[in-house]
Amino acid sequence: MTLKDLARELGVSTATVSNAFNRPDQLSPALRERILGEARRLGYRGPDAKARSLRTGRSRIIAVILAESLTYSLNDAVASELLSGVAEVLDAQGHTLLLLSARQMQSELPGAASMADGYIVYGLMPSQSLLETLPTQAPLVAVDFDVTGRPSIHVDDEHACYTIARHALRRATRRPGIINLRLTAEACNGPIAPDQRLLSAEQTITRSRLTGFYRALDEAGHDPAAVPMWNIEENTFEVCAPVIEPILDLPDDKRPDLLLCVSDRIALTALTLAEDRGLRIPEDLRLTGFDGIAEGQYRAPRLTTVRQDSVEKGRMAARMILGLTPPASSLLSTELLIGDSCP
Amino acid sequence: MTLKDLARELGVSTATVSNAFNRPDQLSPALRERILGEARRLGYRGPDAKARSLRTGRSRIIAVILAESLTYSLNDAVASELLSGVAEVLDAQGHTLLLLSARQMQSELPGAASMADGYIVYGLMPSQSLLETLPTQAPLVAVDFDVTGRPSIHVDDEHACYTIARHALRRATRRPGIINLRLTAEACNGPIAPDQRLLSAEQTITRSRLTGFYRALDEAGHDPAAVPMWNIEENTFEVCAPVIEPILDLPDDKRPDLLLCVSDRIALTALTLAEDRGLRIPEDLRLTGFDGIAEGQYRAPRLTTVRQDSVEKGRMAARMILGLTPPASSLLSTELLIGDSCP
DNA sequence: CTGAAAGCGCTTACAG
DNA sequence: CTGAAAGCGCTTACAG
Repeated sequence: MTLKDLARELGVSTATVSNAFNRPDQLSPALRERILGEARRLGYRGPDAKARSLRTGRSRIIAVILAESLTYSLNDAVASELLSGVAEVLDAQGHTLLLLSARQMQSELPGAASMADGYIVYGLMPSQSLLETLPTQAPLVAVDFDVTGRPSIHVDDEHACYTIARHALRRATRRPGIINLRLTAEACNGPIAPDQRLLSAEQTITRSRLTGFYRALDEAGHDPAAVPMWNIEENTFEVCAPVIEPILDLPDDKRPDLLLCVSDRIALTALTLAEDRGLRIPEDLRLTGFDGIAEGQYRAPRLTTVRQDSVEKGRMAARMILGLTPPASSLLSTELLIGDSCP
Repeated sequence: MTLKDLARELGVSTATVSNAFNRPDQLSPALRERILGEARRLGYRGPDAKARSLRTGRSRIIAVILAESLTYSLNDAVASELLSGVAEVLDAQGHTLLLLSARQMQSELPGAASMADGYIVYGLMPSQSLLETLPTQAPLVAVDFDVTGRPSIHVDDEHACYTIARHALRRATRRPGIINLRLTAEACNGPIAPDQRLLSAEQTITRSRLTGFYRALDEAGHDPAAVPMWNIEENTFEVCAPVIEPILDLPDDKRPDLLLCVSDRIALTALTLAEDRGLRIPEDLRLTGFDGIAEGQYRAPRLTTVRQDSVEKGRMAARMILGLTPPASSLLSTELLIGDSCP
């Protein structure tokens, strides 16, 4: 049953039926009621979305492209919050959310991806070729990295990390250490060698976080270049644990007494592993995170961290993509949460 | 730039260009190469997905309809795992995932939802009217509830809960209690009164879980009808906590010494709150969960629970929707994980 | 307020 | 192996 069938059935033109569904002001309320009533009676569920999208050029679909695999992103609290924010705005505007992973679109867009009316790209900077496969006219917003000529949404990573490190360094600290995430140009899950090449601040947010840590360390009289650093490839317990275990297993006089972690996931993994080993938190080891996820706050000891509002990031991106807000890069502020892991 | 433009440019018919992209066997490799090369050169990115979907009737989009809000589902470990499994299969088949919430489609399908080639409906049974708005010819798979005439995917909830309760009741238990989820017909966040109406096993999986608990309780010499029960409306810390706090705050001789919880989230909330109160686990209170989420296993004390493979549930649903597997209801088995919360 | 007609960009039998 | 043509189901200026 198509719109045309319905029009024939009712003895009106297809334009009138279309207007009944899309432009109530274009026909009399009485006629509109008759058309809608008859449609219901005959089981016509309204204009076909595929045909409508071809005709109007708009699909009412917004795609979110996640840098990581969907499996990772869906299980990551921060990415999930971002998606919540996006979904909230899209729902309210009658749009729907298509989920894509940059991992699966190395060469070409899968099936329906090119149908989207706009793209929100989240996480690490994807390859240039991926960005080129996207329709050029479609709006695009980058979240947590930059694409030249396109608006991007960030939190104040550097300032946040400066603030939390300064807080941590108020207490006497002998051996600070930094655990990074996706910071090195080449894959590296373990200690970062001094000569290792790092991604730029445009490519990864953790570079700015490191800059913030360095500024606070420098001010506190530590030589940043002498502070040991580790890198983690994926923000999960399984990938974090093998990097963190050897750190915690160092002898008492070598083990860091402060670990500045660029994510809550890293800090929580360190916390769990430290507890397993009977280390006292914060006496033997102080830990800071980043993100402010629930899991770090609804536990004892509570995590000292920086809260970023990922839901709001998602909302902003969605509003921009839908044109509710003019496209413009913006920087959200964060909030220091002082918990028990680093009082 | 359209397929037609490209055909004109090359001096071939549109059919040939279409075949170059879709049916390599229908033209000579040389011509195909020329067409694809020229397309790249001229910036033609391949056939338009909207037009193709209208023409072929298939969009290569599969919709997952989540009973709960997207915000909740995206932050729930179990739902996220299911989505991972779905996404994994869809990706491999060149399909994409559209995310919908039953909450937002009470009356009508939003924008592009009707475009999907198939529907995976997850969680609580949605209203009949919602199911009626879906295209009748499109395949549909229900996960964790039943829709008459459609295949459904379940885990062996009853057997799993019988098993874990039997394990727990091996130790002397004076005052068992059960904390349920979305079990009552009317909203209820607190104690369940004896006369309260419960949802049926077709509507909510927790009814089958309760049946399993009851069987083990009965076998262990407890009168199930005398076991106190609570219901929780949403599987989050914030909603669980106000129900659990009063339970833990009961005097020592009234407080349950075993809490059978129908989800890990509930059990973990109880665990955290019990730790806050200085209760010893498992000496003062034993706790069991359901799901086997990472958060319950990567902590001390480790949660005693039943692991269900939600990723596999998602994969099965996706395979069925894509026709890789014949549509048939199935029941996945679970695994008892004995942790420290109820040794 | 209503209707006839063009056309969105493709794919696919079908004829050659 | 290639091409001319129909048509997927709509929406939208435009004419009346």
